[in-house]
Amino acid sequence: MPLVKQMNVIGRPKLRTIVAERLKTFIVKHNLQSGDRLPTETELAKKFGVSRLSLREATKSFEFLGILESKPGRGLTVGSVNMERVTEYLGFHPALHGISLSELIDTRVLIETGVLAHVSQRMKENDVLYDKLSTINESLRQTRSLARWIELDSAFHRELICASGLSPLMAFTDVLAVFFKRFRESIQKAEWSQGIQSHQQIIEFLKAGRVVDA
Amino acid sequence: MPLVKQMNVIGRPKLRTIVAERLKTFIVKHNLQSGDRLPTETELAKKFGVSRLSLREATKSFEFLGILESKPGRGLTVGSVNMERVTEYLGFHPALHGISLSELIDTRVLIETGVLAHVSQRMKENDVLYDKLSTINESLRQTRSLARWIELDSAFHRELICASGLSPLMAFTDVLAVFFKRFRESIQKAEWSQGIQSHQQIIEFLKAGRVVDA
DNA sequence: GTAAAAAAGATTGTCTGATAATCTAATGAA
DNA sequence: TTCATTAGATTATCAGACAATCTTTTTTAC
Repeated sequence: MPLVKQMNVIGRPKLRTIVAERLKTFIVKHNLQSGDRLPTETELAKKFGVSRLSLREATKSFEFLGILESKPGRGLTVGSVNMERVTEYLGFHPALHGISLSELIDTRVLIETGVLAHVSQRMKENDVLYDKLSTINESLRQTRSLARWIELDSAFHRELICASGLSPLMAFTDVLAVFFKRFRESIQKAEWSQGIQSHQQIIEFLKAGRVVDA
Repeated sequence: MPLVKQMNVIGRPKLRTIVAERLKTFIVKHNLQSGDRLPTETELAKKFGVSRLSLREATKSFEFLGILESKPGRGLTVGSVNMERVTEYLGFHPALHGISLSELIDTRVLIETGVLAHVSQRMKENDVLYDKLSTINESLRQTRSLARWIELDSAFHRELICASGLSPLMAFTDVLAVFFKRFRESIQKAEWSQGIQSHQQIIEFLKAGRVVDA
């Protein structure tokens, strides 16, 4: 009869949590970059004082996010985060299902409107930006497949953000793109031409430097 | 001498990847909501035809994102995604380290500028928003600790975005906040009062409905 | 009879050890 | 040298076991 059974009111942190934290500081301390190699699982487990299994629970979580990569025979390497991958799994979560289409559109408009000033600025110094956007829009005009259209439209918006040079927004756009996927199928064909026209208009305004109009 | 050793040119997908995919569809198919319970690890493993270990590699990854929760004696339940948690681990990644402070600031200004119109709109219908922001800014004025200041400043920006009603931006702001943390320590005290003043100015303009000035 | 305490059962947490699959590097042959 | 082969290292996956923890049931005390 265990009178005073060992209890844990606070809730002892799981080993994998501790390991994840230590892994994080390890990468930061050693200033590891994408492609750099880490010690083997066995070595890391020994270093952290846990079993190989517990270590793996942490590394596998990191791998899921793209922070790490692992291959048999090679070992662990630092990866590069794949936002699309992450959001694919975050996006399906019930808690994030409630976002309305209008909210998404408002958000995108907000961002792209703000971005235009930056893009215009950079276009003055670099004609390639204009060509890139035009090329994509031309492809959009010619395509007949809905799937292809969606793909190209995403590329257009992505390129627009990219042209602004604000890299944090890039990651965010990828997230938005995932949410938009859920709604894209319901878009009417009628909106196609309209979309293309407004794209072209934006481009021309940008070239002319008339930010406000765009 | 293995003449024709079994090989895998394409690269067989890892079991955990397959399991993750099947877990995802399982949750969607059954329309599970936050708090709902899943079968036990053993049952799921059997269902998917893998060992308990392989199943755990998938569930632990989900748990890391907050999609699932697990407790001994209770089992697996659907959780609620914690964006802050995710970004804490995404944010430290080397690939995202190279972002400059000016880029971050530009991004934040861009977003908050765009947000103001929405906030102004909603303020007309709801006075509470004004009070909330004012309260935070008042606390900011009185605080002397740098750590506390950073915390409150984050709260202010967060509340501002929240007031816009655009939930996708909320998640993004959390990401930005993580990046800003790296720079906050270097902020001079001189900028304190300036920050508070501009905050107050923004609030007043919003109350007056003069979006352009803000 | 009710409420608290204790026990029993179920479930995840963690460890150990072993084998298969895969990649890298050393070795040897043409 | 250059290519094929072999050997070594490392992750991938499995099985079984026990501990820790939570839930439910049973027992006990009043």
